[in-house]
Amino acid sequence: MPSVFLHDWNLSPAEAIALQKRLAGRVEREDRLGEVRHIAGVDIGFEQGGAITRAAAVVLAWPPRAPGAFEVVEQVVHREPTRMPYIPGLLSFREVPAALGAFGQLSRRPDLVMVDGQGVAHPRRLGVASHLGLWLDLPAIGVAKSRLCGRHGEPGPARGDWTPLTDGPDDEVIGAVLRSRVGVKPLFVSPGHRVSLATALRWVVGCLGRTKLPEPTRLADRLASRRGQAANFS
DNA sequence: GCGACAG
DNA sequence: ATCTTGTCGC
Repeated sequence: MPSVFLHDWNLSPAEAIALQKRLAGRVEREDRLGEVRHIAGVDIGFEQGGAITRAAAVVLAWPPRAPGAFEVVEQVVHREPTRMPYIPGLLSFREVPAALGAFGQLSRRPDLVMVDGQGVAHPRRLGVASHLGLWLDLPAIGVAKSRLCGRHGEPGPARGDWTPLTDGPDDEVIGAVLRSRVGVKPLFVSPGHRVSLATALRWVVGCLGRTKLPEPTRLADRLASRRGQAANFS
């Protein structure tokens, strides 16, 4: 597993970075969503000490039956040999191939995708959520648990409070630091593809249940890391 | 040269 | 991300 090659392409890190710069120009940050009925959550986990990459995709129906109570329409898991080590800024080359494998197993094409990671809040404005959204040609939102780049203040204490995440000498707004739950470290939300920051925030807040992570990402995260599976024989 | 660094 | 027990809190 040479670290100098990425994804299915034979790319060196320098070439991968050049590719990110080119693809970033195709990322749309203006809203272009149709009617949303199915929202997919995507996340990646690992098995066997990292040798196997495990991608999970969960599809939830919108709107929820009650605030925070979503119906799981479909959920799939795709496993494959891990092809890349983790390199900050190049996460998509490690996770997108597996994520695409999971999407290939879905019987439906979701209307919106939430990814565990950054969207345009990335050094070259092409985080894993943007890369996947671009590849699938679907509206996508990045929901990360920590910061990759950018500056920000402390968001207010109430659920839904947020403060902009900025970067560069011109203080470009690349995302938002969102308080998804009282008393818990905030989330880093950013547009992945075909959505504005305001819309991204709207959907993330709308998908919040009782936990820090929005339901799509929380359920995918749980499935990817194999939690919530041993609880079948009560 | 010295930090920072999604998952 | 993952390795891991108990423990604090609602």
